[in-house]
Amino acid sequence: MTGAALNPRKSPRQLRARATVETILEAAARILETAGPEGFNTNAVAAKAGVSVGSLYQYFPAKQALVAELSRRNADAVLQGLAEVAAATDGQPLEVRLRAFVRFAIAQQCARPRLSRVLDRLEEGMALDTDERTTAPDILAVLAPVLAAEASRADPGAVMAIARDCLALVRALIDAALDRGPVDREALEKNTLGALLGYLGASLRPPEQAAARV
Amino acid sequence: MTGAALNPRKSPRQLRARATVETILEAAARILETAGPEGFNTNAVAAKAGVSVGSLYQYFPAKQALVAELSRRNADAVLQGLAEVAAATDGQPLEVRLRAFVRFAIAQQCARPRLSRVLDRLEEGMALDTDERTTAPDILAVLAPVLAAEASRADPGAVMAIARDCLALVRALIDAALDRGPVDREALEKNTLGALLGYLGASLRPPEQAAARV
Amino acid sequence: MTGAALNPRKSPRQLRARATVETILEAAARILETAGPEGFNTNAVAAKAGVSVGSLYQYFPAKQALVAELSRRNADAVLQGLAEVAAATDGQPLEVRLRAFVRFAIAQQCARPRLSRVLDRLEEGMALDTDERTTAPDILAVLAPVLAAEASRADPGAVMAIARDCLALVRALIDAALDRGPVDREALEKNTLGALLGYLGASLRPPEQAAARV
Amino acid sequence: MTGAALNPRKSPRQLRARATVETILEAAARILETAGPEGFNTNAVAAKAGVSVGSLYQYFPAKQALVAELSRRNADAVLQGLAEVAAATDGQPLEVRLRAFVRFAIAQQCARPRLSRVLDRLEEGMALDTDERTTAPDILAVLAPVLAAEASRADPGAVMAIARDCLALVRALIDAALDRGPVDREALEKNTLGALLGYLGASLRPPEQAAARV
DNA sequence: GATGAATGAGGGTTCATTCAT
DNA sequence: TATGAATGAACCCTCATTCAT
Repeated sequence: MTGAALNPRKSPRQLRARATVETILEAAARILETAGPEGFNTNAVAAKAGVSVGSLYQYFPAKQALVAELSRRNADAVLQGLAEVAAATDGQPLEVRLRAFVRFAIAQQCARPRLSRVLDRLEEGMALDTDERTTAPDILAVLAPVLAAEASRADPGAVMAIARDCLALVRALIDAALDRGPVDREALEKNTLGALLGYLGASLRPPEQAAARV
Repeated sequence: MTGAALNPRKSPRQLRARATVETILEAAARILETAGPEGFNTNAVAAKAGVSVGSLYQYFPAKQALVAELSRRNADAVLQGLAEVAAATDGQPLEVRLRAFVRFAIAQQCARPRLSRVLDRLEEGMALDTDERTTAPDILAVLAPVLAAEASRADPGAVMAIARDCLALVRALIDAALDRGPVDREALEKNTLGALLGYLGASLRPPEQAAARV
Repeated sequence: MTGAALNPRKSPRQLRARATVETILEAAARILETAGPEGFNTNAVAAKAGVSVGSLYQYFPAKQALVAELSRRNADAVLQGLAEVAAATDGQPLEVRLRAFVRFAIAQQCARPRLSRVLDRLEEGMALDTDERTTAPDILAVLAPVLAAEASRADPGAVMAIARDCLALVRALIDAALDRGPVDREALEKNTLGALLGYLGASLRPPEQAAARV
Repeated sequence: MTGAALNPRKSPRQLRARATVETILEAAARILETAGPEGFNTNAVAAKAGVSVGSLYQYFPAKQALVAELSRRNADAVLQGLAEVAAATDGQPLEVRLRAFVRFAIAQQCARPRLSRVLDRLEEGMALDTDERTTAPDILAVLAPVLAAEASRADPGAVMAIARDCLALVRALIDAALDRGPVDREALEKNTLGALLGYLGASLRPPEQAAARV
């Protein structure tokens, strides 16, 4: 319903304007990183951006639109990365591909760890509010075929659900690691991959077969 | 810093007072479920509880204290449940114990799914704000020994980290399932257990060994 | 649609609260009188009332609710007055009754001339916005029977329309007089009554008959 | 005080400029019609006119200047029309002339009913703000002699007041009719003329004589 | 002249918290 | 102790106006 209000208000024509938009978004990201969702208010963002509130509202019709745009960009980056990884590992065994995915996800989240975490939280909130899936379906569209190769009998809906679970699982483990401080990427990758394979082994296999032993 | 402010103001001795506290907490839970964190404010809680704001502040020194207490109770319930499960499955193989844990976790989250989700989110927020671990360490204290049996060489800190990851992983998968609508508990249990075992297989084994194949 | 937002938020239970409500309304009236609709903002009203904005919003859910309540009270006073006049002149000829009505209307408008004018304007605006008749139909209900006595063949809808026109006509002439400065009530009454009788003579008579000569 | 600011900034010599001014004014009129005074802002007007805000401010020094110019043009049209009507009915009896006036006023208001209403409201507001008579005195100058013929003993000031009342009365009845929906011009003309004659009968006659019977 | 980006004071509304009764 | 009236800082957003390009 209020979905329209989340889209940017206008595409800046002039270069100056485009720069302003970028400045504002970066300021928004920084505020989210340093002050969290609680300290995230339009005045603070505008101030941090060295811009007036009015300018902010020229390009973003509402505070939420800032978060939405940040999420969108994040999702786009992930999507692009996943697509590249998928292409680069085409034809290789599932485990190799998944490892590449996981490595990419870790790199992605670690780039701006706090921002990723906060965006995750806020996306959840927006999802609860708008009943709108914010995790771009495109991401799942990339993931699904990779998994589907293994899941011969699985129906598309189930594959989607599995892809979603994979994302959630990976995010959760990376976030948990980030919470603990500096990340040992090697170990994180190994463990996350283990969980992923364990999950897939259980969910893609016929029900009667038990999961693999430890 | 504001840690003290999160504790209930006083343990009411009188019965009526105790009842009031319960009423307020239940009202808070219901508001969180129906209106989410955005609609969660002290006036609404007091109104829903059929109590004046003044009374609310008599027992809870700040709004956050409501969330804190709700979380604490949730954690306590989990702790108690886990402890019971641990006792009931004492001596049995890890997979059996973990399966029991997972089943319990699912039952727990499904009891009031939306409340669980929202509390998870808010706890994260509080953690970001206060740098205080809100996931009761006690929970981990129950989980750790179960895992530690397998992890002979692991140092205590590592076991703690693993326990934390397990919790995060399980929560993430359950939440993801809840997001999709009605939950098939059988399947969820199987998949979650798979992920858990996969994760543990990877994290408890020496680094040079690869994770199990799918 | 937003009609609900115009009603007072809650009826004050305590005496102090009732007093606050009155103070706020009187302040609102005074602001409208001295600063006009342009200077009419909630902060100013609260300040003039010696009260915080918060208090204002406890009793009035929106700025418009202040205007609505002022209008309602004004309409109620008019209604009451008209009813009394109608009762007092029961059985007397139309002209006498109308004269009494006009005299009452003049007294009413002159009591707080500027407030009356501004409220008229604002009601118009609200009417345009909400498509809701703000001139209490009750007022017309009092006026209609008086006129209907003369209008044997007129259908009820037509009588309503006539009553409405009468109100508009009277208001317009009084407002115009108020605009010019101090009012000669005698003359105003005479002229307004003349217009009223002229209007009624034309509108209540069959179409083929011409209006009376000057 | 701000009177100077209400005049157009410059009379554009070039044709393109003149066209721009017209476009802007028409856009302003349309916004007033469709969005009312609340939705009337310079950005909207400029956008509707397909012009930049900067251009708008090139020709109109302030938002109010738009309204002022619109009012002025409206007044001019009325003036011109009245003058023509006065000329065309020269020498005829008062009732005939007044009927022609009324018919013209109705046609005028019905042409763009909503615009007329809104302008009336805004003029009132400006009058309240600036203490400046916005109803062009010229209009009254046309009306006055027509009436003065009848009012032998009336002093000029009184005639002015009467003319003003006439305008107010006619406007009020036409507006009231427009409020009710589609207008029956025949009936409206008849009734308005009746009111007008009734008013004049009362105000032009010596005080001791009573108004005409219905 | 024209453009549209930028400004920022202004104003509506909320809600955590206090305190007199 | 309970109540609920009162507080006011905070925050979202608008829009008249300016000015660099």
